[in-house]
Amino acid sequence: MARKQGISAAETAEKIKQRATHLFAQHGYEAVTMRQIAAAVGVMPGALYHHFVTKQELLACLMNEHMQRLLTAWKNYSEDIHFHALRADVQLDKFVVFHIHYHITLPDDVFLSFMELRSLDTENFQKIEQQRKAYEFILKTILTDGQRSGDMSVHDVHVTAMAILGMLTGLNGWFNQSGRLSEQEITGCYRNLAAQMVGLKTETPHLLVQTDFTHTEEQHV
Amino acid sequence: MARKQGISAAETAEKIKQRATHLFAQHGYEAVTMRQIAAAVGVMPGALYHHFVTKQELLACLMNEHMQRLLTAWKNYSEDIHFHALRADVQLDKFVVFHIHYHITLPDDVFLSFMELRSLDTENFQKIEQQRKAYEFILKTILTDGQRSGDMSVHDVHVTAMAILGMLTGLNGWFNQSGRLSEQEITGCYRNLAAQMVGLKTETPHLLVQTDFTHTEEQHV
DNA sequence: GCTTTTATTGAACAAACGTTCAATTTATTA
DNA sequence: TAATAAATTGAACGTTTGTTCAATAAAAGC
Repeated sequence: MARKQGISAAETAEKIKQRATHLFAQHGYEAVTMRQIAAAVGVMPGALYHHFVTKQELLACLMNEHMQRLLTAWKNYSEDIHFHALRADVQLDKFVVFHIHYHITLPDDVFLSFMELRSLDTENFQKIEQQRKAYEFILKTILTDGQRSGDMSVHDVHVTAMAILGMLTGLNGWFNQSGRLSEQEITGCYRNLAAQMVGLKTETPHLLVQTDFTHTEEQHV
Repeated sequence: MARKQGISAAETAEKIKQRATHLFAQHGYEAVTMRQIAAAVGVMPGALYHHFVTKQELLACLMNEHMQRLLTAWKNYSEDIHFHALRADVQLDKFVVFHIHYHITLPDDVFLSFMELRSLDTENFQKIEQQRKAYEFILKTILTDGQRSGDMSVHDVHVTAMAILGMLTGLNGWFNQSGRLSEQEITGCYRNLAAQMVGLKTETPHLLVQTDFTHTEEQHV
């Protein structure tokens, strides 16, 4: 037995990335062996090295591609909604909706990129860290604008940005697709929370407001 | 060479816990070897097994003791301040101050217990998870009380609790003792943010207000 | 002071690790 | 159709892993 029928290198590489992402997210980078990944893909361990030079390079690839996708997704979304023409308070709301939806859609990728930064060697870490900072910068810019225009009450941009991102990213730790609350309901809660954190009034809860990104329905407590 | 001079088992065990906590927090449970821990303690690898049956039991011990300490610290603190006699909005404020101070004081323990839940086997996981739930329950009770009394505006107790805890716990990811902001300043920011999240007015910022809480002793202003 | 207990060493164990590579089969090119 | 390139196997490599244990030295008990 050697080369398999009807399967290209691109297909196998993609499958490796999928399964490795899931396994790394579930058990951690160090706890997962190349043999486990190979078994999940359905190949012998040696075959993995035709697609990735080392285990470390595989991890770096996964995290890099995730950050690229995230930043590209934001670029496309923000262009679609004419982000830069919006008021800061609306910008924040859009950012929250985007963030939650993206993170709920790709939980494994998000969890991996959040948890395994320390498993990267120096060179790879710096690259990912740079991309992470770029994402943080989006939120910080929104908060700075809101602060300057007086629309928001932001005492410290950095702390507030970290607080909001912490709140949002923590969602991945407990959200369950089959849980009590739907993505829409939770998104509604978080939109209100984020707005209140920067001193915006939310007398009409955002729970009932529609957006381009999700479609929410009226919900009673 | 065999037994060392002037060193008791309790001392060595304590040193093992200290160094293991730091190493596990820094590199992750799976990435740290028993030989690394032994080297950090200053003993041969075999000596570790006189104090802990397995590597897994060592991890479980660290996480269990941390949760015990956390819950005990809260018990003592809440009794000292007559927590149950306070209004819900003040209770929340006290909880935030306690949480941040405790988590900044013991960053390695906190980080470990947050990150390595997945490295525990089923039995150990359930025990730690139970303790974690007990801690969450403190915050949820505060929010439920505030909701009932009408002092707070809480749409969903569970989501709000998770959001606040996510915000607070995320702090450990970026806080730096030698950074731009002091613990006091950051605590002030987070107290305001938490209050605003539940619809409390913070016209007089908590930023410069001192509290009577410290981990080991009590101060009265 | 003699005996027992306690804590540690140092060497060893089998198992599992990431990784390599010649052989082999399929796909592509000429 | 023949020659070349690409993808995978299966076995093996040297390390490193968590863990064990008889030997041994210090401490504690009598």
